[in-house]
Amino acid sequence: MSSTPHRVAGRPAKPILTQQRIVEAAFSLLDEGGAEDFSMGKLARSLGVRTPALYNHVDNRQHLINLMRRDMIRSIDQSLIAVLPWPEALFHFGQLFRDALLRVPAAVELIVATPITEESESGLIYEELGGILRRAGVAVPRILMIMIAFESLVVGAALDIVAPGAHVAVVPEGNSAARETRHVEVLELGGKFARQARSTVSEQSFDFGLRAIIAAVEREVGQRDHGGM
Amino acid sequence: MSSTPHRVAGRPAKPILTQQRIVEAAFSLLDEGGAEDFSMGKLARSLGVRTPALYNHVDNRQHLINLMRRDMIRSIDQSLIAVLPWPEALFHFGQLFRDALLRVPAAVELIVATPITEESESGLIYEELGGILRRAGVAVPRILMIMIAFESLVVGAALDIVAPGAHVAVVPEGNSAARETRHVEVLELGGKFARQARSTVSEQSFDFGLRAIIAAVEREVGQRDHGGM
DNA sequence: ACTCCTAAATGAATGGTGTTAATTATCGTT
DNA sequence: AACGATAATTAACACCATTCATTTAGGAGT
Repeated sequence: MSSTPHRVAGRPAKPILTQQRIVEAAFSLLDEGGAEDFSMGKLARSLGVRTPALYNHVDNRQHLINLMRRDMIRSIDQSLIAVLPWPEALFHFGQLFRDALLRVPAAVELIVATPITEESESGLIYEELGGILRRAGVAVPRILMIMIAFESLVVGAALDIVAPGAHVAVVPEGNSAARETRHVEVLELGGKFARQARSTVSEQSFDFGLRAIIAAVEREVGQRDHGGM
Repeated sequence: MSSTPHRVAGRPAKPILTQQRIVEAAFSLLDEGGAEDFSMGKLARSLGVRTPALYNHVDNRQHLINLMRRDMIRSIDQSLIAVLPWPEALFHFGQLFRDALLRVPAAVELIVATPITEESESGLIYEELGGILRRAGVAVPRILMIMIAFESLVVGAALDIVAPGAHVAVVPEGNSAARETRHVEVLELGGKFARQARSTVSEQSFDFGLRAIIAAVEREVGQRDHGGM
């Protein structure tokens, strides 16, 4: 896109770049070429511009990735959360969070591997989560801990879906011939189910984990409610 | 370490490098300088050797990182897993896994960001784990799903370890409009708590998630046992 | 003991990366 | 109209992973 007709040096008559345009182009580039092919140079090219031009609108690569993270987080629709009962709200929020991450799968790899900075506004997630847990009646000192457990699961699950088994350790997936032979026994266990619909398994396992955490929270507040106070 | 006394070209009299030596030096380098400072060049220097020498023992950077991953996974002691009752085994295993990750935090960052290859041997662990779940009486099609949920949590927790700044920097001064929503109070509390004992929170949240999943599995097999297979 | 293949180091070179500096042209303001 | 800030360019830098050609040593076979 965006031809490169040997534009002359100097400020252009009509503005070419915007921070937002850059962020959007970054998402597109990731979507097309995957995380492997992502670079400032390629990004600039896709915008019909030379690389250093980007640095007028973005501090550096890390900053850019955090801006992508911010966009992702902002894209989470929070309207339903306040009106749902807290267990459903928690489940719903988990789903939305994961879906937001999965909207641009290749971006997840980058985002996850890049240190978080202020402008990512990732605090929004904790505000929302914290609100739900507080509403559930979770003791204040426990809230942060549960939020992190929750987020760990969501992010981990997203990574698992994006690049199944491709990280810390492997759960057999079975589309690679080599892996198939090596993990026969385990695959045997999962059987045709695994081979047939790996992504479905990923989703189900995410739901499983989500419900497990919600149940644990329910037990916790239940105990506390019955116990004292 | 390992002086660089202008060694002359050609095969050395006594062997200098080994794949294992390289892997160990890689861990050290990561431990000292963090993932940011890790490069083949620095690694070579730390071994008193020129960069291309590494490539006689290691295919490339990705291969090396996968060797580190293998070492990390191998360091998990599985001897207790077979003898413990399955819920304890599961919890124990989760702990060991997390500890292995914590032993080399900087390496986790690399490992998570690098696609897996054959030599990681990470499947071995999950064969063990699958066996445990089957012995626990988990329905076969559910085993893979539970293992994936388990891994999601582990991966997510690993990422939490890697990027701990994420949660601390939640509520600075309310200069951003987006931040002044209605849940500030909770975060205020969480923020203080986080700053005070961050690593403890990470560990506790991991345990919480682990127990939540184990409890869910227990409920599942319990139901099945009562309900009648 | 000589020959020859292979293994393991070096040095030089390549193509890529993120980033900075200097230059130029245009916008918006005084 | 002058001028500083803005936003593009080109040029350059340091680094990085990797490859190639060269050099030296070990080991196997005669």
